[in-house]
Amino acid sequence: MIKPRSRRGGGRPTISDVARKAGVGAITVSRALREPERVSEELRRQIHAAIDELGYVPDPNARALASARAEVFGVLVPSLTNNVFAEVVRGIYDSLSASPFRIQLGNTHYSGLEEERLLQLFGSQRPAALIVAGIDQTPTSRKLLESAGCPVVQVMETGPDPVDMMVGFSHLDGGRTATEHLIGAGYRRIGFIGARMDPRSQRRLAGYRAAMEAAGLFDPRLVTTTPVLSSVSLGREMFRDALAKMPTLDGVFCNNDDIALGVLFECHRASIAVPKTIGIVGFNDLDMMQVAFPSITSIRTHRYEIGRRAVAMALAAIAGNRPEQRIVDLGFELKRRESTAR
Amino acid sequence: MIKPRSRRGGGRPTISDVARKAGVGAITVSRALREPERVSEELRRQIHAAIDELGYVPDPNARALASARAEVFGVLVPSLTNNVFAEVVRGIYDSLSASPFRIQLGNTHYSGLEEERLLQLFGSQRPAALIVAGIDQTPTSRKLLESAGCPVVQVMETGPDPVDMMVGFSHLDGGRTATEHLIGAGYRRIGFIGARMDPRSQRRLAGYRAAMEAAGLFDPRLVTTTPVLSSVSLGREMFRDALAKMPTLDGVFCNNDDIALGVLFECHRASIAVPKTIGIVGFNDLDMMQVAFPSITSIRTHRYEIGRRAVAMALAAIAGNRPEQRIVDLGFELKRRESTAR
DNA sequence: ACCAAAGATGGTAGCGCTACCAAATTGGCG
DNA sequence: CGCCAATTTGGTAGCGCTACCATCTTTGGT
Repeated sequence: MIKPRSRRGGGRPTISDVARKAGVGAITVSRALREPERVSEELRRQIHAAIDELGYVPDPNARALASARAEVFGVLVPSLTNNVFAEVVRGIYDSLSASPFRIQLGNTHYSGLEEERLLQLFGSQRPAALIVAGIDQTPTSRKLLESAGCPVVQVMETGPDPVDMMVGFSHLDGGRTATEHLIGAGYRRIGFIGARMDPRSQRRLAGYRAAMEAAGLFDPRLVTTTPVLSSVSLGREMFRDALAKMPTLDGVFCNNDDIALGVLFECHRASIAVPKTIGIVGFNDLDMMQVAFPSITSIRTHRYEIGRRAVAMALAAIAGNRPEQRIVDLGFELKRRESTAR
Repeated sequence: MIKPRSRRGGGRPTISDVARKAGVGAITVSRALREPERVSEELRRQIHAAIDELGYVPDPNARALASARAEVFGVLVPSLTNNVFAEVVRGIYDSLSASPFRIQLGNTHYSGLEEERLLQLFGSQRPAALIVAGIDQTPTSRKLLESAGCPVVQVMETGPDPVDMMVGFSHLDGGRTATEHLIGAGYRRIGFIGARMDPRSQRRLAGYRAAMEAAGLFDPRLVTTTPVLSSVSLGREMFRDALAKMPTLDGVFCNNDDIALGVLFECHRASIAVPKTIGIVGFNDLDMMQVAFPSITSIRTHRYEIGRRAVAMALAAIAGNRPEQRIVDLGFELKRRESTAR
């Protein structure tokens, strides 16, 4: 005798329950949900009535197993607390909230190994798309991405060799623009202060260096970096170090806004006039930059928009019309403020 | 003739491939992975060798379908960019990264309706546990949580009536402590400035009010609130409003640190002496509070630890030993700094 | 009126895994 | 030395859904 296993799922209604109640085949219910246009209006109404009555919610696991494709976007970022990535992620969530896609978020902690592990893990779920931060994947990660069998969007940066698609901007140009602005404002002994020197920060530094060298101002002693995670207090400390090393400093381009804020506070504390004695430029243009006193010049980046755009491109690719422009440069904007208005 | 469907999964090895290669039954492979102690060491070695050689990764969807339980933690927070929740989430991720559990993160945007929708969605995945921010779920959400059939941890706050478990602290006590500190420091016309008045902020306000009334200092005109999302620039604006409304203000307790920072910057801009003319207290004690000039007194909360603790409790409950202490109060700490050192 | 093409619906057979039970093996003890 | 319990392994039958194909209409052209 065949005894059906007592409903493991705790009695939640299944697609067959709906089918029975609506007087149709299970497959028709499935179709009514996924390709409504292929089912007559009449049946569609009956089916939806049955769904409402039973409170049926499709099981995403069964769906993924049967269709060999999960309605999941895998998203990999190096940090959850860094405001910049938080905004990218927010853009992704907002763009996906009305879609059937779920999000699988991974935190790589800026580690290539961790990225490989998570990519491996995410791959086992057969995601509908992958969004990863950065363009400096390890060879293993890159291979994993290439063989993922789904659209891949690399975000935050642009570069010459996308795995599939890219949305971001040039950090090198950003660093150069920031530095050229300081030079143009009359600053000469301009330092670079950078925490958490990930590849993006490295490229900002390269931009700084290019601008300084072009102006004949570069001096390696002007550069202060650390691999430590960025924070406002770290910005303060690093600025003190930089000043100790190079007392004639008259400007700083900071890796990011947290560092810039730390520098500003230290200037207040040490009674160093901003922008008169020292000019400060940040990166990302967080809300607080325009409120600070004096307000801080920064490179505005379009984080939220990057998230939205990445999803839009992935969605288009899933729908079959891969955007012809595979690399999207959203640029940046120099926000001139009091901290460099000499 | 039965023609096996061409491997939908794109040829990834399955558990049977591993079993064949290791010369054992599929079920033994399954066991070797989930309950290794029930499999002889001999076979375990062979199986793992086969797994490594084939590069086998279990399909979580198939696993979830067969076992009616997904290795997923559902996590619901009201905001992804608010640093406070970002830290809770980070604590959760860090605690879970070495476990087989994945995380399904949902953003409710402070909306009860959105919370219900996400809970419904998450429920359909049969998560191993649910972690939700706050204790003010709608009746529908509450019912959804109670019938989730898995451990549930409400985080960020404590309260009398947990769905299952709770980790947090008393926002009312926090608000009271902050306000009493200002009163103790000699401030009298102490304002409350609060953005994004979610239930937690409401309770901080209640604590403020209790302290002010106890000292005979309460005046409704001292309270300035808005439902708008909190930001540093908003803090600045609200402080200006508060000052316009009540020019004799000599202190402010801010809803959170962003607001407090906005207040500080406006004081700089308007040449209002801190702490002499105005005392400032924030809430959460973000890193920048101790770096600010003057440094800002704040209520330090243990966000990261809340995330870790919530996971620990859920994990214990899953393992069958539900912690006897179902409500964990992690408290807070008043950090006295220059902004109230009159 | 007839037939091909297009549209709507259903049946069957898995997707990859694990719950449940059965069978085989081992060991301890009277 | 046999018997029962404990331990180790395997077989079978689904979990809830969808891909694939078959079947049954309907439509329109000649």
